[in-house]
Amino acid sequence: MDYKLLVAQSLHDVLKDQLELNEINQLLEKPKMVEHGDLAFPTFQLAKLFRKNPAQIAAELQDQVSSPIIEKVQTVGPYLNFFLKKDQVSQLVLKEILEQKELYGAVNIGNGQNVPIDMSSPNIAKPMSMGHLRSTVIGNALSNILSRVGYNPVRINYLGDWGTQFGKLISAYKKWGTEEDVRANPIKELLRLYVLFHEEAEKHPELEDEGRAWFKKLEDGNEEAIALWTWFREESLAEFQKVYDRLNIQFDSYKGEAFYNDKMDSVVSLLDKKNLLTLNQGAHIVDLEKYNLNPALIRKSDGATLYMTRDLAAALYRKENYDFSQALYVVGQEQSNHFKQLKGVLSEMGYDWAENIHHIPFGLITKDGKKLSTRKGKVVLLEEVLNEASSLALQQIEDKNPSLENKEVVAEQVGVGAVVFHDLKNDRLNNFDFTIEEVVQFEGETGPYVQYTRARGLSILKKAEKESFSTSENYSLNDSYSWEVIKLIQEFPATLIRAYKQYEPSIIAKHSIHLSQAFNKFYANVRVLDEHPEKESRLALVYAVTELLKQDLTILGVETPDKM
RNA sequence: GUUCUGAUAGCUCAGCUGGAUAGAGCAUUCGCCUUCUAAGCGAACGGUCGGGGGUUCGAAUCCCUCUCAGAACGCCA
Repeated sequence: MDYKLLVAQSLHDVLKDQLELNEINQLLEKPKMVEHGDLAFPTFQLAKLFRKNPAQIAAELQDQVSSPIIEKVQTVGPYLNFFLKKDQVSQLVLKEILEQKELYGAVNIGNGQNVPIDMSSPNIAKPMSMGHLRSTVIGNALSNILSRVGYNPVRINYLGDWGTQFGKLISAYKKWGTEEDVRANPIKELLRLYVLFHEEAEKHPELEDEGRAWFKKLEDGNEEAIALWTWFREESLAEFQKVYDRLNIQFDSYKGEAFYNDKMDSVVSLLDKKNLLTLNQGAHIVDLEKYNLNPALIRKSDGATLYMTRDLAAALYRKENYDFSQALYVVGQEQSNHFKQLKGVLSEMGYDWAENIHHIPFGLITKDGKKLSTRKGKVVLLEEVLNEASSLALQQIEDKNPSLENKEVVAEQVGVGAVVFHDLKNDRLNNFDFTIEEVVQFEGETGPYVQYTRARGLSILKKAEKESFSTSENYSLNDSYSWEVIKLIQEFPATLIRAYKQYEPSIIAKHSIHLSQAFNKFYANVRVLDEHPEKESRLALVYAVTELLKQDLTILGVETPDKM
């Protein structure tokens, strides 16, 4: 049920010689003010075609347009304002969502094609930070959006488990670490060693060479190096899993950078065969001047490979294995240059699918206005943030609803939900400065607000003992409070497609807030459980809202407690 | 220096393809629980949409330019 299209259709019946249907549909807009109706059609474009005064055109069209869902057409100057029949439209909208339930809005534009999504990708031996949260939750939300528009998302956790940093870590461990300390508190101790290394390297730059040498040994298969690396990796993965469990996120692949170690030589020789490599100051590079980019470093002067080399190998592997129609990389915007280079090199290699690789950048999280840096030990630990959020939510429950069952479970859902929602509600690219007070909010435009709205709706349904609604029955509503809700339900399918096209989860988050706001106004002004001719229809509306809020939150990866 | 982001209310941000009087949330002040969960609803306060040009019937939105902020710019990832 797309009422905009129906109105466009009725306009097209009158204007078919002048404008295409989709042109009319594009011109139709949602007026900002209620007194301007539900849809508005500006006639300025027609004024050019007809060489007439737009207001006159509007006045002439007013009487010619008709449709079963149009209540009345008003002209205000050059605008044609449409007021729709609330009962008719609400009946159609409710019928559709009651029938389709959690599939409401789902379409098939992806034909089941694979879309690998490079997401989360924390670094081994380092704690997960707020920055990893962004990649994780954005990637997860995009996966959910993609599957609802018919694609098959493949969530890939491209673990940062390889690189010079491990040489440094091994070097630091051998100098200052003990097995005991690492066993006792793996991530914390490994982080301490890593930070210490960088502090010492400031004073003794020769340490950098030592770190690089250890990495070279690791790459060459040195037994001691591999044993230490394997151990660090296992300890780290176990820690990460705790966080993923709390976020309720699963991955389809954990193939990290190390997985590509044995695929490096073939990438390098492939580049060489295509005559793309040049030797520059002892390093092998691919020149990208024609793309107005700096050269891509493929092999360092000591022979070791780099991030770019591994990403090339990974891209080739993913194309080979998933035959993707598009591949996404949910990585911070500070790496956009890297992805431009990656696409550039793939294009140079003659792969036209390079254009199907999309970097999905997101903004930087700072603390006290400064960039976070693991190397300097300046991090915001994700686990601590989630703990804090969860315990604040528990306090809130003790305060507001002390008799609630499963308090700890709900507190976790609400607290973690607040953090996740906060990360998704604004434009991906916005930077933000981290403060716990801002991230863990329960009032206003927040995750808990949406969760709470749904819980109140469910509570009504429970009191009415309504669990299901007959799809053969006709439910219709006429008041202005439910009308605002109906319009937002009707908008959801188009909203989902917009979120997909822009790879933008915040569009879904905004829909959930707007729907909650409209529903809470309805809730405050319309007594659902009172005896009334429209009682059943009101209950159907409540049900539809709880279903749709659940879908919104589920897409975002926010849990939906039934009571809170 | 070059390139990329961004600049809208005291703060955090919306504003879909240019359209009618620029909207939320937070904060502040006030009002609403004997009635479906007050994590809610309502009201008040709050803006020369960074500056200047241009395109257009019409610009927060498109183009140019300047200012300011953040980021990236070969052997880290």
